[in-house]
Amino acid sequence: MKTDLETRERLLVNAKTEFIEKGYLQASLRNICKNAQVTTGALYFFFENKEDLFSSLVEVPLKELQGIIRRYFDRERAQIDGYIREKNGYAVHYEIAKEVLHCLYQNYDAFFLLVTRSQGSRFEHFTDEIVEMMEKHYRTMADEIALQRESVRLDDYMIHWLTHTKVDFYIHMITHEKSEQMAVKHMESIIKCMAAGWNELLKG
Amino acid sequence: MKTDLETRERLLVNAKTEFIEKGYLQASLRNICKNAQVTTGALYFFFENKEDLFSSLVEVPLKELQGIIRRYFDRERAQIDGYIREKNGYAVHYEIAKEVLHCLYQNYDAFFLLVTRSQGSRFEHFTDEIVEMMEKHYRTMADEIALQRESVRLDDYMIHWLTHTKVDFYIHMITHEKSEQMAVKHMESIIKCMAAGWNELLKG
Amino acid sequence: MKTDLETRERLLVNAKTEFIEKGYLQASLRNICKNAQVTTGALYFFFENKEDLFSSLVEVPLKELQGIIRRYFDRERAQIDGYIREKNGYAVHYEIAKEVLHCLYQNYDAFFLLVTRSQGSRFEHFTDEIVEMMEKHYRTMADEIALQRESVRLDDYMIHWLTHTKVDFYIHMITHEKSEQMAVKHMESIIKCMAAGWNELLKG
Amino acid sequence: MKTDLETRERLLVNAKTEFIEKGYLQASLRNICKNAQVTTGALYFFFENKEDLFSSLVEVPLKELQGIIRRYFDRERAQIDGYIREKNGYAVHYEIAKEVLHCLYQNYDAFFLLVTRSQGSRFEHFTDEIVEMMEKHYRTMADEIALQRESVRLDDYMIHWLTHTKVDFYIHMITHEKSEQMAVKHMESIIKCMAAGWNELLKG
DNA sequence: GATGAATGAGTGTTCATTCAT
DNA sequence: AATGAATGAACACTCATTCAT
Repeated sequence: MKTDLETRERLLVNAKTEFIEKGYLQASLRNICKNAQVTTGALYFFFENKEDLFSSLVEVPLKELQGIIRRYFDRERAQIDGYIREKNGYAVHYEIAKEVLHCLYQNYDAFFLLVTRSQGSRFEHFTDEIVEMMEKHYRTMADEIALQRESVRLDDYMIHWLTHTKVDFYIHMITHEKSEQMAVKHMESIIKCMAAGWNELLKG
Repeated sequence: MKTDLETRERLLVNAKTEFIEKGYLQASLRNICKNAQVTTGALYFFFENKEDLFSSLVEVPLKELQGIIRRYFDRERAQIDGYIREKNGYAVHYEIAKEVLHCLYQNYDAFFLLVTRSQGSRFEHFTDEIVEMMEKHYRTMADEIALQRESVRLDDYMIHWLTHTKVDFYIHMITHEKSEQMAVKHMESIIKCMAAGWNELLKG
Repeated sequence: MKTDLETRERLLVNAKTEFIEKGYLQASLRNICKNAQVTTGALYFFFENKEDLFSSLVEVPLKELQGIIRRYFDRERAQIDGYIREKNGYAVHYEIAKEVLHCLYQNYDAFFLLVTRSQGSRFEHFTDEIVEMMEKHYRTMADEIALQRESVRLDDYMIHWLTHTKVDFYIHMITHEKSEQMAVKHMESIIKCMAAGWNELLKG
Repeated sequence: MKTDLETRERLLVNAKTEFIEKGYLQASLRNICKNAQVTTGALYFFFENKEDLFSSLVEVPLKELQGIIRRYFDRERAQIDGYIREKNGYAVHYEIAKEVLHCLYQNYDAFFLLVTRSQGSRFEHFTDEIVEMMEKHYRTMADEIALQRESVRLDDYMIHWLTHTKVDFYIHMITHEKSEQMAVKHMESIIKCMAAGWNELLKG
């Protein structure tokens, strides 16, 4: 049934299956090649090594996700005054979360690999990197808000934890919820829930 | 400097180091033995196999943690009426969280291994098991509360997610905060934050 | 002197030697590879595992032998009436025995391995299988003869033993007689001898 | 249940089980000791090594068997004239065969080990040794008979084969017939059968 | 584009045996 | 009479990777 796919594609398909089943470290290139019905040599024509093969499955979606986040953050910081004034709603949060979720579910397998099967590869700490990037943004934002509202400065650690929780939500979706639609629904509850938390904290 | 330790102890010490450095799968028994200055045969005198060696590092603390949680949960369910009435505070949550944190920090390495280095061993899904166990308890509790307060029934998924978030907090501590004292401090903020979330949800 | 042989062939040659010297279980793949001047990995390129390597030495001859026997038996049962009438001679027995011996001596080493060195492999009980197959045939034949001659029914056990003795003859040749010519000569005496035995038994 | 047995005895019992299950080479001393509930050191107090342990299970019965055969053979050669004259029967053959069978079945496990599980030990070729010893005797006897009857000299090979067949009968009993009584019954048929064979050959 | 062959280091595990105590 | 500890060599097997063709 895979006869029409080109070799590279066949390798990627089988690699994905193998990585999902066994994880990066336990995956066997031998096995991938056998299932793709090519020799190991062929694999090395298309990919530099095991890591490169894995990257080919996850790198583009990852870049895309990072792009989405970065664009939103840039915009948020640019329009920070408006952002603060607009007290009324979660609309802006919904919007970004929906787009992030969409990106995640459009590349479900890739993010599943990144989140649960990348141990041993250079993507091992990818969530940490995402968290770090988000954290910086939220630090800036929180400081700006505190400045304008003359409220208490949020603890570094709490910024970190709230960020982490946000990321954990996405991870949780990727690992527990197959349907994007359901994920969006959950997201709405959770944003409410988390917003309540933020506000509680901002009260000091 | 390790010359005074008995062989079994030396093996455990070096195993811990190796597992922490490389994870369960990548850890090399040969390496452990070399560092412990014994032959591989010696290792197999004290331990049945790789998994048994890993277990010897984590099983006791894990059992202890499960015991603590179970005892608290049993008590909570037994005194559920008092628990609900007592609206005023987080005291009861602090208490258990402090004991859990204490257990975690008393066995820091073991839980670090469990959380971050157990992939490939039979402890691979240990957090899932903990979450599952807690989830059941919270489901029961939430139902009872809803019954008495005549409030809305909490969504299964939200129960799951809130549980997950709680567990993620502990994981977060084990992976990011070396000091138990600091962890306790963070915990207090976070419980406040999470309680606000719960209440937001219970409002419906 | 082996430099011209291809690797696979060299491995088979050295495997044969090793298996003959030490038997299946004691044979060392390491040793085979060392003698064949390749690494162990090379062996696993050509053969799946130890058992596959052993099989590659014996399976084809074994199949051939089973084919020969089966063909003769089928023919014998097809022409059973003529077979019984023709009281006068051993000719038909000679014929098959000669072909079997020829097959055995054409693949001397393979059958030597099967008979004396297969303990621990899946060929361990190969003689039993051959005996079983022959036994069924002889049971059928003896019943038919008894029917036509109105003679006594041969004891199951005696059928089994006579079959066993026949097989033991071939085993005996493989383990004690290097020359096919001599084996054929012995065979003639032995068939006479065994025929006398059968007849004695059929007398009751 | 084995608590009353002394250690040495317990080791032997468990060694027998292990050797029967796995054969000499595959048997694990570790395993034997574990089942006997002693440490490996204990085994080496009672037995020199693996081979000595195996010997302790089979040597005495083997010596006994050899003694029986030797005594009969000595007697037969001493009374050779009477033996030849007495044409009428199998009585003398029955007598020895029965005693041999009795010895075999009195030490069933030991002979089972010798026949089917001794590969790799110094008893590996024990049947060959028995055959060789018997062969010499039959050579002498056949020559004497030929001399007195002025009949043809039996082929060396046929002597060998007939001996082999005789031994194979005993092996066959040990491997296929649990009951001594049945074995004796089979033996009677087979002696008749084999005698017919001998006579056919002596006719030339 | 891809094959077939091969490397060399590595894996966890098992073994019979030894010996001080 | 027996233990507990340890050795050291061996085992079958797997791995990612290389490269001439």
